[in-house]
Amino acid sequence: MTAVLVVDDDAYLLRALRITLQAHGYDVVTAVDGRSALLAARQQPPALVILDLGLPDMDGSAVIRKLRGWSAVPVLVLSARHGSEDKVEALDAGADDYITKPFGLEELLARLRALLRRSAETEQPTVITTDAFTVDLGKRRVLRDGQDIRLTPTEWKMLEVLVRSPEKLVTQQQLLSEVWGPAYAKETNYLRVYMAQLRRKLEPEAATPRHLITEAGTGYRFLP
Amino acid sequence: MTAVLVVDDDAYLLRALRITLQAHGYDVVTAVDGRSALLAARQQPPALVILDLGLPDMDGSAVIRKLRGWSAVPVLVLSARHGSEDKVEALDAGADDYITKPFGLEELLARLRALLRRSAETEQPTVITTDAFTVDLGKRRVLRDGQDIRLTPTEWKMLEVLVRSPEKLVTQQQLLSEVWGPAYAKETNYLRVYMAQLRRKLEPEAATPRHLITEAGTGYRFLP
DNA sequence: GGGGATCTTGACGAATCCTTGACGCAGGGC
DNA sequence: GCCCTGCGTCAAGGATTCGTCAAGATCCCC
Repeated sequence: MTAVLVVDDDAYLLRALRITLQAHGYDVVTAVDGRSALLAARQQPPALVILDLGLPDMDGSAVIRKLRGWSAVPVLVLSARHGSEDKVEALDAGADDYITKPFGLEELLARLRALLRRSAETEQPTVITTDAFTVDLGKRRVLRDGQDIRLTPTEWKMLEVLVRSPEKLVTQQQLLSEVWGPAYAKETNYLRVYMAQLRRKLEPEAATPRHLITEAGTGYRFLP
Repeated sequence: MTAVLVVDDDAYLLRALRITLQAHGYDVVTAVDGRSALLAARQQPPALVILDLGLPDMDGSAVIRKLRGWSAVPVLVLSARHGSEDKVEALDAGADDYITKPFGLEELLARLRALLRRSAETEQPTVITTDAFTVDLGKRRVLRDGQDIRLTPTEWKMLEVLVRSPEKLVTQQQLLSEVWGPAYAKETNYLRVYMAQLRRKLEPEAATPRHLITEAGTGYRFLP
């Protein structure tokens, strides 16, 4: 899911943006000042940043310049000022777009789509490798002996959940609710069927799995 | 030198923009209506397009959509209207930024710099070759056995999206929203129709595609 | 206004995927 | 030793999704 970092010291606006963005399918992380914004951007790199220039602790353009020191994430600036000097400064500091308050949410969403459309081409892949197969989360692809393995949507989702937290035990309920939805928390036989398919496709010896381990009674675990 | 295509029917504004832009080191090409703008963009591909929405001969969003049929050049829209519907429509048609008249020249220049900065990062190898055909993204051409293959704008756009990220699975929603716009995210039958056409034109055996692969239930994938 | 290219729309078998039930096996408690 | 529970396996059916075709609508250039 697309993660958006919203930085604003106005709690009301922050809340409105969170609700609107989430309703349109974005993951929302919020920050109320420049320092926590930079920290959040580093810890959970978002796909886009919405930044209010009027922050309590530091100048908005300074935030952009710091961010640009190590990230190329698109930045959409909000500001109450109409002055052109502010716009010029923010844009030249590295912002990608600039909206003046008050603004329409539809316009914000449209500008956000335009920015994401542009940056969609420049994202880097996450690759997990084992001695038997390779999972490319960015390309949604699995390789085994150089051949690409064809997975059904359900097989892929299940593998993705496991692979995203290596060595960690994923309970049956977590798997079921992430792949099939919270309503399917008792259909553990689905897990057995699809785990068998994954093993047949990925494990060298499906009978003695070394990467897709079952923890009897609780869930499954992925070992690289 | 960086070439900018300025499209506006206001002779005075056109003149002012030409002088300002040239003073800042840009090459300026002008057009006064949609038709000549599209023609000029084709004959002398600019690095950026500044487009006034209020053109005498056609709707501004229609110009953008046509342009997007074969070009990814950044588009900066000028408009006298403040309504958010116009902005949303233009941005979703493929525009990258939107300024409302009257605007400050400094702001225009700053936004222009921001757009050019972005597009400079996105430059990538523009010729992709497979053992069956060759795609030249820069020249918007497809060759097969030395022959020029004729693609419709929609076919081209779809092929371009797939080819720009080789081996990557492109979701049906991604394809639909990039080719037809975010509002068409459910018209998956369009994909089937156009994918069939692309395969007929590009694949040696359209019945057993080797480069344009379908991932049932999720999307499509291009393999070189 | 006319003709050609392009885009939409609907319908149909074919291919793929998901669900479901049955069966065997292993381990643990009694 | 016996029963019970949880897991792996298999295959069939039913439900989706896909490829294909063709006809109508629309756009565009002359």
